[in-house]
Amino acid sequence: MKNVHKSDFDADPDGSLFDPAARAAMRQFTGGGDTAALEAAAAVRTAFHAIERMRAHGSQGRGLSSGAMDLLMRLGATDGDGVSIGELAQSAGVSSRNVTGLVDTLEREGLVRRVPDQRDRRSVLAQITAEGRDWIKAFSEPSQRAMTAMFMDFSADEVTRFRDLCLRVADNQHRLAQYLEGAS
Amino acid sequence: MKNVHKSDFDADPDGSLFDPAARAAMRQFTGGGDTAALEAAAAVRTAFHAIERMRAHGSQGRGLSSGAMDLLMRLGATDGDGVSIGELAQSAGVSSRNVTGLVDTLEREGLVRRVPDQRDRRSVLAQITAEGRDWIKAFSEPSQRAMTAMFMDFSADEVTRFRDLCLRVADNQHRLAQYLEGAS
DNA sequence: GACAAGTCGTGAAGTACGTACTAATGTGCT
DNA sequence: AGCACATTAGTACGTACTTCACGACTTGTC
Repeated sequence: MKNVHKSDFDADPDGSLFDPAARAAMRQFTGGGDTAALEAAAAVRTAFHAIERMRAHGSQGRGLSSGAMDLLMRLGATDGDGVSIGELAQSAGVSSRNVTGLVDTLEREGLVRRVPDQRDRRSVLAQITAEGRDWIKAFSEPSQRAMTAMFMDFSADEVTRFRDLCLRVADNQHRLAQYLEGAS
Repeated sequence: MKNVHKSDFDADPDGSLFDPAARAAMRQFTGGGDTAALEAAAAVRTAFHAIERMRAHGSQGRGLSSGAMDLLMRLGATDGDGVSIGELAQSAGVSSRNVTGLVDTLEREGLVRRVPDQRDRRSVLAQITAEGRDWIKAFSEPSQRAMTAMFMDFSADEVTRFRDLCLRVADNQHRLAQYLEGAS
Protein backbone atom coordinates (compact mmCIF):
# COMPACT_ATOMS: atom_id res chain seq x y z
CA MET A 1 0.00 0.00 0.00
CA LYS A 2 1.75 3.08 -1.21
CA ASN A 3 0.56 6.64 -1.39
CA VAL A 4 -2.28 5.93 0.95
CA HIS A 5 -1.84 7.61 4.27
CA LYS A 6 -5.28 8.36 5.48
CA SER A 7 -5.59 11.55 7.38
CA ASP A 8 -6.54 11.29 11.01
CA PHE A 9 -10.05 11.75 12.24
CA ASP A 10 -11.42 14.11 14.82
CA ALA A 11 -13.83 13.26 17.59
CA ASP A 12 -17.20 14.80 18.25
CA PRO A 13 -18.07 16.04 21.74
CA ASP A 14 -19.65 12.64 22.41
CA GLY A 15 -16.41 10.93 21.46
CA SER A 16 -17.47 9.49 18.11
CA LEU A 17 -15.02 9.85 15.28
CA PHE A 18 -15.65 11.82 12.14
CA ASP A 19 -13.72 12.90 9.07
CA PRO A 20 -13.42 16.71 9.20
CA ALA A 21 -12.66 17.16 5.51
CA ALA A 22 -15.54 14.93 4.49
CA ARG A 23 -17.93 16.69 6.84
CA ALA A 24 -16.98 20.07 5.45
CA ALA A 25 -17.55 18.81 1.91
CA MET A 26 -20.88 17.28 2.87
CA ARG A 27 -22.08 20.43 4.53
CA GLN A 28 -21.44 22.32 1.33
CA PHE A 29 -23.08 19.55 -0.65
CA THR A 30 -26.27 19.48 1.36
CA GLY A 31 -26.49 23.24 1.58
CA GLY A 32 -26.29 23.12 5.34
CA GLY A 33 -28.68 20.21 5.75
CA ASP A 34 -28.21 17.04 7.72
CA THR A 35 -25.03 15.24 6.79
CA ALA A 36 -25.40 12.23 9.09
CA ALA A 37 -26.47 9.69 6.48
CA LEU A 38 -23.93 10.85 3.93
CA GLU A 39 -21.17 10.79 6.48
CA ALA A 40 -22.10 7.30 7.56
CA ALA A 41 -22.17 6.10 3.95
CA ALA A 42 -18.74 7.57 3.35
CA ALA A 43 -17.50 5.94 6.53
CA VAL A 44 -18.63 2.54 5.29
CA ARG A 45 -16.64 3.13 2.16
CA THR A 46 -13.61 4.03 4.21
CA ALA A 47 -13.97 0.99 6.43
CA PHE A 48 -14.39 -1.29 3.46
CA HIS A 49 -11.21 -0.06 1.85
CA ALA A 50 -9.39 -0.36 5.15
CA ILE A 51 -10.39 -4.00 5.51
CA GLU A 52 -9.50 -4.67 1.92
CA ARG A 53 -6.05 -3.21 2.46
CA MET A 54 -5.56 -5.20 5.59
CA ARG A 55 -6.35 -8.38 3.76
CA ALA A 56 -4.06 -7.52 0.87
CA HIS A 57 -1.28 -6.77 3.27
CA GLY A 58 -1.92 -9.71 5.57
CA SER A 59 -2.15 -12.64 3.20
CA GLN A 60 0.85 -11.71 1.17
CA GLY A 61 1.84 -13.94 -1.72
CA ARG A 62 -1.00 -16.33 -2.27
CA GLY A 63 -3.49 -13.75 -1.17
CA LEU A 64 -6.92 -14.19 -2.63
CA SER A 65 -9.24 -11.26 -3.01
CA SER A 66 -12.04 -11.00 -0.52
CA GLY A 67 -14.56 -12.04 -3.13
CA ALA A 68 -12.59 -15.12 -4.08
CA MET A 69 -11.93 -15.99 -0.47
CA ASP A 70 -15.59 -15.66 0.36
CA LEU A 71 -16.47 -18.09 -2.40
CA LEU A 72 -13.80 -20.56 -1.41
CA MET A 73 -14.99 -20.52 2.16
CA ARG A 74 -18.56 -21.13 1.12
CA LEU A 75 -17.46 -24.03 -1.05
CA GLY A 76 -15.35 -25.35 1.80
CA ALA A 77 -18.40 -25.45 4.03
CA THR A 78 -20.39 -27.65 1.65
CA ASP A 79 -19.31 -31.25 1.28
CA GLY A 80 -21.40 -32.33 -1.66
CA ASP A 81 -21.04 -32.36 -5.41
CA GLY A 82 -20.45 -28.63 -5.54
CA VAL A 83 -22.48 -25.49 -5.85
CA SER A 84 -23.76 -23.88 -9.03
CA ILE A 85 -22.56 -20.47 -10.12
CA GLY A 86 -25.97 -18.95 -9.70
CA GLU A 87 -26.42 -20.37 -6.25
CA LEU A 88 -23.06 -18.99 -5.19
CA ALA A 89 -23.96 -15.60 -6.60
CA GLN A 90 -27.21 -15.49 -4.73
CA SER A 91 -25.73 -16.63 -1.46
CA ALA A 92 -22.84 -14.18 -1.67
CA GLY A 93 -25.09 -11.38 -2.87
CA VAL A 94 -23.14 -10.52 -6.00
CA SER A 95 -23.82 -10.78 -9.72
CA SER A 96 -23.43 -14.15 -11.33
CA ARG A 97 -21.06 -12.58 -13.79
CA ASN A 98 -18.79 -11.75 -10.93
CA VAL A 99 -18.89 -15.30 -9.61
CA THR A 100 -17.97 -16.59 -13.06
CA GLY A 101 -14.88 -14.41 -12.95
CA LEU A 102 -13.97 -15.37 -9.41
CA VAL A 103 -14.33 -19.05 -10.20
CA ASP A 104 -12.06 -18.45 -13.18
CA THR A 105 -9.48 -17.05 -10.80
CA LEU A 106 -9.86 -19.86 -8.28
CA GLU A 107 -9.73 -22.45 -11.04
CA ARG A 108 -6.52 -20.92 -12.39
CA GLU A 109 -5.05 -21.25 -8.91
CA GLY A 110 -6.19 -24.86 -8.76
CA LEU A 111 -8.30 -24.27 -5.67
CA VAL A 112 -11.59 -25.02 -7.37
CA ARG A 113 -12.73 -27.05 -10.37
CA ARG A 114 -15.78 -26.86 -12.59
CA VAL A 115 -17.91 -29.92 -13.15
CA PRO A 116 -21.05 -30.16 -15.28
CA ASP A 117 -24.33 -30.55 -13.46
CA GLN A 118 -26.00 -33.76 -14.54
CA ARG A 119 -29.41 -32.66 -13.39
CA ASP A 120 -29.36 -29.43 -15.37
CA ARG A 121 -27.00 -29.22 -18.30
CA ARG A 122 -27.13 -25.43 -18.35
CA SER A 123 -25.65 -25.37 -14.92
CA VAL A 124 -22.01 -25.63 -13.86
CA LEU A 125 -21.00 -26.75 -10.41
CA ALA A 126 -17.95 -25.38 -8.63
CA GLN A 127 -16.16 -27.87 -6.40
CA ILE A 128 -13.40 -27.17 -3.95
CA THR A 129 -10.24 -29.19 -4.60
CA ALA A 130 -7.85 -30.72 -2.11
CA GLU A 131 -5.56 -27.76 -2.75
CA GLY A 132 -8.44 -25.49 -1.96
CA ARG A 133 -8.88 -27.16 1.39
CA ASP A 134 -5.16 -26.87 2.00
CA TRP A 135 -5.37 -23.17 1.27
CA ILE A 136 -8.10 -22.80 3.84
CA LYS A 137 -6.03 -24.67 6.40
CA ALA A 138 -2.99 -22.53 5.70
CA PHE A 139 -4.72 -19.16 5.68
CA SER A 140 -7.34 -19.63 8.29
CA GLU A 141 -5.21 -18.66 11.23
CA PRO A 142 -3.43 -15.58 9.79
CA SER A 143 -6.64 -14.25 8.27
CA GLN A 144 -8.43 -14.66 11.53
CA ARG A 145 -5.63 -12.90 13.33
CA ALA A 146 -5.62 -10.01 10.88
CA MET A 147 -9.35 -9.47 11.15
CA THR A 148 -9.23 -9.71 14.92
CA ALA A 149 -6.58 -7.01 14.89
CA MET A 150 -8.87 -4.77 12.86
CA PHE A 151 -11.32 -4.81 15.73
CA MET A 152 -8.73 -4.71 18.47
CA ASP A 153 -10.29 -1.95 20.52
CA PHE A 154 -13.85 -3.18 20.03
CA SER A 155 -15.77 -4.91 22.77
CA ALA A 156 -17.50 -8.15 21.80
CA ASP A 157 -20.77 -6.30 21.94
CA GLU A 158 -19.52 -3.60 19.63
CA VAL A 159 -18.40 -6.13 17.04
CA THR A 160 -21.82 -7.74 17.12
CA ARG A 161 -23.58 -4.42 16.95
CA PHE A 162 -21.37 -3.34 14.10
CA ARG A 163 -22.25 -6.46 12.14
CA ASP A 164 -25.90 -5.85 12.85
CA LEU A 165 -25.77 -2.28 11.61
CA CYS A 166 -23.97 -3.29 8.43
CA LEU A 167 -26.47 -5.99 7.61
CA ARG A 168 -29.38 -3.72 8.34
CA VAL A 169 -28.04 -1.31 5.75
CA ALA A 170 -27.81 -4.16 3.27
CA ASP A 171 -31.30 -5.24 4.20
CA ASN A 172 -32.64 -1.75 3.61
CA GLN A 173 -31.01 -1.60 0.23
CA HIS A 174 -32.52 -4.92 -0.69
CA ARG A 175 -35.95 -3.78 0.35
CA LEU A 176 -35.59 -0.46 -1.46
CA ALA A 177 -34.44 -2.15 -4.64
CA GLN A 178 -37.47 -4.40 -4.61
CA TYR A 179 -39.74 -1.47 -3.93
CA LEU A 180 -38.24 0.62 -6.71
CA GLU A 181 -38.40 -2.28 -9.10
CA GLY A 182 -42.11 -2.49 -8.55
CA ALA A 183 -42.49 1.25 -9.16
CA SER A 184 -40.86 1.14 -12.57
CA MET B 1 -29.31 -4.35 -10.68
CA LYS B 2 -29.88 -7.77 -12.08
CA ASN B 3 -28.95 -11.15 -10.75
CA VAL B 4 -28.37 -9.82 -7.31
CA HIS B 5 -31.00 -10.91 -4.88
CA LYS B 6 -29.29 -11.10 -1.58
CA SER B 7 -30.50 -13.85 0.65
CA ASP B 8 -32.25 -12.80 3.80
CA PHE B 9 -30.52 -12.68 7.13
CA ASP B 10 -31.42 -14.35 10.37
CA ALA B 11 -31.41 -12.74 13.78
CA ASP B 12 -29.46 -13.87 16.80
CA PRO B 13 -31.25 -14.30 20.11
CA ASP B 14 -30.26 -10.73 20.96
CA GLY B 15 -31.90 -9.50 17.79
CA SER B 16 -28.76 -8.69 15.82
CA LEU B 17 -28.72 -9.80 12.23
CA PHE B 18 -26.31 -12.32 10.79
CA ASP B 19 -25.79 -14.14 7.52
CA PRO B 20 -26.40 -17.85 8.18
CA ALA B 21 -24.55 -19.10 5.11
CA ALA B 22 -21.56 -16.91 5.85
CA ARG B 23 -21.47 -17.96 9.48
CA ALA B 24 -21.52 -21.62 8.54
CA ALA B 25 -18.65 -21.06 6.11
CA MET B 26 -16.70 -19.10 8.72
CA ARG B 27 -17.14 -21.74 11.34
CA GLN B 28 -15.64 -24.30 9.00
CA PHE B 29 -12.91 -21.84 8.09
CA THR B 30 -11.87 -21.13 11.64
CA GLY B 31 -12.17 -24.74 12.69
CA GLY B 32 -14.77 -23.90 15.26
CA GLY B 33 -13.05 -20.77 16.57
CA ASP B 34 -14.47 -17.33 17.03
CA THR B 35 -16.07 -15.98 13.88
CA ALA B 36 -17.10 -12.57 15.19
CA ALA B 37 -14.36 -10.53 13.54
CA LEU B 38 -14.62 -12.37 10.24
CA GLU B 39 -18.37 -12.01 10.21
CA ALA B 40 -18.10 -8.32 10.91
CA ALA B 41 -15.56 -7.87 8.14
CA ALA B 42 -17.81 -9.69 5.70
CA ALA B 43 -20.72 -7.55 6.83
CA VAL B 44 -18.79 -4.38 6.01
CA ARG B 45 -18.21 -5.73 2.55
CA THR B 46 -21.91 -6.45 2.18
CA ALA B 47 -22.89 -3.00 3.42
CA PHE B 48 -20.41 -1.34 1.10
CA HIS B 49 -21.78 -3.11 -1.94
CA ALA B 50 -25.31 -2.32 -0.85
CA ILE B 51 -24.52 1.38 -0.66
CA GLU B 52 -22.75 1.22 -3.98
CA ARG B 53 -25.78 -0.38 -5.57
CA MET B 54 -28.08 2.18 -4.07
CA ARG B 55 -26.03 4.97 -5.51
CA ALA B 56 -25.84 3.35 -8.93
CA HIS B 57 -29.58 2.88 -8.91
CA GLY B 58 -30.42 6.26 -7.43
CA SER B 59 -28.47 8.69 -9.56
CA GLN B 60 -29.35 7.13 -12.86
CA GLY B 61 -27.98 8.65 -16.02
CA ARG B 62 -25.41 11.15 -14.92
CA GLY B 63 -24.52 9.03 -11.97
CA LEU B 64 -20.99 9.44 -10.78
CA SER B 65 -19.30 6.67 -8.93
CA SER B 66 -18.88 7.13 -5.21
CA GLY B 67 -15.19 7.83 -5.61
CA ALA B 68 -15.76 10.48 -8.24
CA MET B 69 -18.58 12.02 -6.26
CA ASP B 70 -16.46 12.14 -3.17
CA LEU B 71 -13.77 14.01 -5.04
CA LEU B 72 -16.20 16.43 -6.62
CA MET B 73 -17.70 17.20 -3.24
CA ARG B 74 -14.30 17.85 -1.75
CA LEU B 75 -13.46 20.16 -4.62
CA GLY B 76 -16.80 21.87 -4.25
CA ALA B 77 -16.02 22.66 -0.65
CA THR B 78 -12.78 24.47 -1.47
CA ASP B 79 -13.02 27.80 -3.20
CA GLY B 80 -9.42 28.42 -4.11
CA ASP B 81 -7.18 27.69 -7.05
CA GLY B 82 -7.84 23.99 -6.78
CA VAL B 83 -6.39 21.00 -5.00
CA SER B 84 -3.45 18.88 -6.10
CA ILE B 85 -3.90 15.23 -6.99
CA GLY B 86 -1.79 14.08 -4.10
CA GLU B 87 -3.63 16.22 -1.61
CA LEU B 88 -6.94 14.84 -2.81
CA ALA B 89 -5.63 11.30 -2.55
CA GLN B 90 -4.47 11.83 0.99
CA SER B 91 -7.66 13.48 2.10
CA ALA B 92 -9.84 10.82 0.51
CA GLY B 93 -7.60 8.01 1.71
CA VAL B 94 -7.01 6.37 -1.66
CA SER B 95 -3.99 5.97 -3.91
CA SER B 96 -2.95 8.96 -5.96
CA ARG B 97 -3.12 6.80 -9.06
CA ASN B 98 -6.78 6.29 -8.38
CA VAL B 99 -7.38 10.02 -8.05
CA THR B 100 -5.69 10.55 -11.39
CA GLY B 101 -8.21 8.18 -12.94
CA LEU B 102 -11.16 9.76 -11.21
CA VAL B 103 -10.08 13.22 -12.26
CA ASP B 104 -9.83 11.84 -15.81
CA THR B 105 -13.45 10.77 -15.53
CA LEU B 106 -14.62 14.04 -14.04
CA GLU B 107 -12.68 16.01 -16.63
CA ARG B 108 -14.27 14.02 -19.43
CA GLU B 109 -17.66 14.91 -17.97
CA GLY B 110 -16.64 18.56 -17.82
CA LEU B 111 -17.15 18.78 -14.08
CA VAL B 112 -13.51 19.42 -13.27
CA ARG B 113 -10.50 20.85 -15.04
CA ARG B 114 -6.78 20.41 -14.60
CA VAL B 115 -4.57 23.43 -14.20
CA PRO B 116 -0.81 23.42 -13.71
CA ASP B 117 0.48 24.43 -10.32
CA GLN B 118 2.71 27.47 -10.64
CA ARG B 119 4.38 26.92 -7.32
CA ASP B 120 5.39 23.34 -8.11
CA ARG B 121 5.59 22.33 -11.72
CA ARG B 122 5.39 18.63 -10.87
CA SER B 123 1.99 19.18 -9.39
CA VAL B 124 -1.40 19.36 -11.09
CA LEU B 125 -4.35 21.14 -9.53
CA ALA B 126 -7.91 19.95 -10.00
CA GLN B 127 -10.52 22.71 -10.12
CA ILE B 128 -14.26 22.32 -10.05
CA THR B 129 -16.01 23.92 -13.02
CA ALA B 130 -19.31 25.76 -13.13
CA GLU B 131 -20.83 22.57 -14.50
CA GLY B 132 -19.41 20.72 -11.57
CA ARG B 133 -21.16 23.06 -9.19
CA ASP B 134 -24.36 22.64 -11.18
CA TRP B 135 -24.03 18.89 -10.81
CA ILE B 136 -23.74 19.26 -7.09
CA LYS B 137 -26.84 21.45 -6.99
CA ALA B 138 -28.78 18.98 -9.11
CA PHE B 139 -27.77 15.82 -7.30
CA SER B 140 -27.53 17.02 -3.77
CA GLU B 141 -31.14 16.46 -2.89
CA PRO B 142 -31.72 13.05 -4.51
CA SER B 143 -28.42 11.70 -3.20
CA GLN B 144 -29.24 12.86 0.26
CA ARG B 145 -32.64 11.28 0.04
CA ALA B 146 -31.22 7.97 -1.16
CA MET B 147 -28.67 7.81 1.64
CA THR B 148 -31.25 8.76 4.22
CA ALA B 149 -33.39 5.90 2.95
CA MET B 150 -30.52 3.50 3.46
CA PHE B 151 -30.60 4.29 7.15
CA MET B 152 -34.35 4.54 7.39
CA ASP B 153 -34.79 2.38 10.47
CA PHE B 154 -31.74 3.76 12.25
CA SER B 155 -32.02 6.15 15.14
CA ALA B 156 -29.85 9.26 14.96
CA ASP B 157 -27.68 7.76 17.62
CA GLU B 158 -27.25 4.54 15.67
CA VAL B 159 -26.16 6.41 12.56
CA THR B 160 -23.56 8.27 14.59
CA ARG B 161 -22.39 5.13 16.32
CA PHE B 162 -22.20 3.33 13.01
CA ARG B 163 -19.99 6.05 11.57
CA ASP B 164 -17.81 5.90 14.64
CA LEU B 165 -17.35 2.14 14.38
CA CYS B 166 -16.49 2.36 10.69
CA LEU B 167 -13.91 5.03 11.24
CA ARG B 168 -12.40 3.19 14.17
CA VAL B 169 -11.85 0.21 11.89
CA ALA B 170 -10.15 2.48 9.39
CA ASP B 171 -8.10 3.99 12.17
CA ASN B 172 -6.98 0.57 13.34
CA GLN B 173 -5.94 -0.39 9.85
CA HIS B 174 -3.96 2.79 9.54
CA ARG B 175 -2.19 2.14 12.80
CA LEU B 176 -1.51 -1.48 11.94
CA ALA B 177 -0.13 -0.57 8.55
CA GLN B 178 2.29 1.88 10.12
CA TYR B 179 3.30 -0.66 12.73
CA LEU B 180 3.86 -3.39 10.16
CA GLU B 181 5.80 -1.03 7.95
CA GLY B 182 8.22 -0.42 10.78
CA ALA B 183 8.61 -4.14 11.36
CA SER B 184 9.72 -4.85 7.81
C1' DG C 1 26.37 25.25 -9.54
C1' DA C 2 26.07 20.23 -9.45
C1' DC C 3 24.21 16.21 -8.08
C1' DA C 4 21.82 12.54 -5.09
C1' DA C 5 17.56 11.72 -3.15
C1' DG C 6 12.82 12.48 -2.57
C1' DT C 7 8.14 13.78 -4.56
C1' DC C 8 4.55 14.25 -8.20
C1' DG C 9 1.49 12.61 -11.68
C1' DT C 10 0.73 9.13 -14.82
C1' DG C 11 1.45 4.86 -18.11
C1' DA C 12 1.10 -0.20 -17.84
C1' DA C 13 -0.92 -4.23 -16.11
C1' DG C 14 -3.91 -6.90 -13.00
C1' DT C 15 -8.26 -7.85 -10.13
C1' DA C 16 -13.03 -7.05 -8.80
C1' DC C 17 -17.38 -5.58 -9.91
C1' DG C 18 -21.37 -3.97 -12.74
C1' DT C 19 -24.79 -4.03 -17.04
C1' DA C 20 -26.37 -5.73 -21.49
C1' DC C 21 -26.44 -9.33 -24.57
C1' DT C 22 -26.16 -14.31 -26.33
C1' DA C 23 -26.23 -19.44 -26.81
C1' DA C 24 -27.73 -23.44 -24.70
C1' DT C 25 -30.91 -25.65 -22.14
C1' DG C 26 -35.16 -26.47 -19.20
C1' DT C 27 -40.26 -25.73 -18.36
C1' DG C 28 -44.98 -24.92 -18.92
C1' DC C 29 -49.04 -24.11 -21.69
C1' DT C 30 -52.01 -25.39 -25.40
C1' DA D 1 -45.78 -32.61 -29.78
C1' DG D 2 -44.58 -28.12 -30.27
C1' DC D 3 -43.53 -23.66 -29.20
C1' DA D 4 -43.16 -19.32 -26.12
C1' DC D 5 -40.71 -18.07 -22.31
C1' DA D 6 -37.52 -18.41 -18.29
C1' DT D 7 -33.10 -19.41 -16.64
C1' DT D 8 -27.97 -20.46 -16.69
C1' DA D 9 -23.28 -19.52 -17.62
C1' DG D 10 -20.56 -16.94 -20.30
C1' DT D 11 -18.90 -13.02 -23.76
C1' DA D 12 -18.13 -8.17 -24.36
C1' DC D 13 -17.41 -3.85 -22.42
C1' DG D 14 -16.89 -0.14 -18.91
C1' DT D 15 -15.43 1.72 -14.19
C1' DA D 16 -12.89 1.65 -9.81
C1' DC D 17 -9.02 0.47 -7.39
C1' DT D 18 -4.41 -1.42 -6.73
C1' DT D 19 0.96 -1.93 -7.36
C1' DC D 20 5.02 -1.14 -10.04
C1' DA D 21 7.84 1.61 -12.96
C1' DC D 22 9.23 5.95 -14.97
C1' DG D 23 10.09 10.72 -16.41
C1' DA D 24 9.65 15.39 -14.81
C1' DC D 25 10.50 18.14 -11.27
C1' DT D 26 12.23 20.05 -6.25
C1' DT D 27 15.06 20.04 -2.52
C1' DG D 28 18.98 19.36 0.50
C1' DT D 29 23.96 18.98 0.64
C1' DC D 30 28.44 19.76 -0.75
